[in-house]
Amino acid sequence: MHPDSGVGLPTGVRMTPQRRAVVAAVAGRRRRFTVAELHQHACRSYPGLGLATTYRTLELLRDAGAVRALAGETPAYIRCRPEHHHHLVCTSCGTVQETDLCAAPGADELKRTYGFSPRSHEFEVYGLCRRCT
Amino acid sequence: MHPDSGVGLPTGVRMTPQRRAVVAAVAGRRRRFTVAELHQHACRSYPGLGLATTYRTLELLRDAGAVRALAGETPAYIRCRPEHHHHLVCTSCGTVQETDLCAAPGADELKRTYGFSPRSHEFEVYGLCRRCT
DNA sequence: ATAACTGCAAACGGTTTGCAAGTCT
DNA sequence: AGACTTGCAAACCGTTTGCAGTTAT
Repeated sequence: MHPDSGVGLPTGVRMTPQRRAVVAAVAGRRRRFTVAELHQHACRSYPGLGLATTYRTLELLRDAGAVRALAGETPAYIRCRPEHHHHLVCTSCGTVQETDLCAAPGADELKRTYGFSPRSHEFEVYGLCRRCT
Repeated sequence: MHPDSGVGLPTGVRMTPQRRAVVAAVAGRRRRFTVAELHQHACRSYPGLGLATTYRTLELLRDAGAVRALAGETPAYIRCRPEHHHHLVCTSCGTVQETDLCAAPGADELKRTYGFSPRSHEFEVYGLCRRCT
């Protein structure tokens, strides 16, 4: 069996050294990062990596739920797990913590009060992490 | 007393026909709108209005809390009241409703569980409004 | 063999900015 | 006079795309 098969790559999608470099760079980031930053990091393990390739790989990761765009701010990403969750973003050091806490108004309540049928929501908390407090 | 004084304009900021046109256009929008759309509408009451002026006026309105950028999607705005609130965005017709219902986990809980001190948060619900359901 | 991927450079779309002219106070 | 505002066009920035050449399967 081929080493890269079965790791969840959609069929037709190939693993290349460039993508490995981007994926590794994402895995190493603990904080919010811009595409330019990610590209720089990935270039260390794969010099000459194209910016467009970084964008294209990031798109794959986004589709896979391994990375998420941060709402409301200058374009930035964070790596994360694919399940439903939200983020605690430190405005001082950029650290992002995931949390399951979510008191989203219930579908029934929204329906009753506003006639609104919720499908999804975006939620991010900004503040100071433990170390920056 | 001058008619435009006391309406909340920061000192040094002047009310002009161009700004009036933009403000009126904003007031007329019940849905999410792009800057280009707003500009088109404002141009009806003030032909020749510059796009840059629309952007500059929108910035004032944003600072005043009369308008808010919508998170997570293609750049769009909604007019709204300045107090703390969130939005129910219909993905079908673009209608936006404001709601006081808030999903924010309590500051004490975040502090206790994550050592995180929340300062602000972004929250938007996407789904279908009454008429589109 | 062939479908997928890459780097490059050009194109893009939204937004901002510098500037000279105009306007309000 | 002096501060503020405007329209225009150019500049900007992050992102996407077309393409000819390369590579994984």
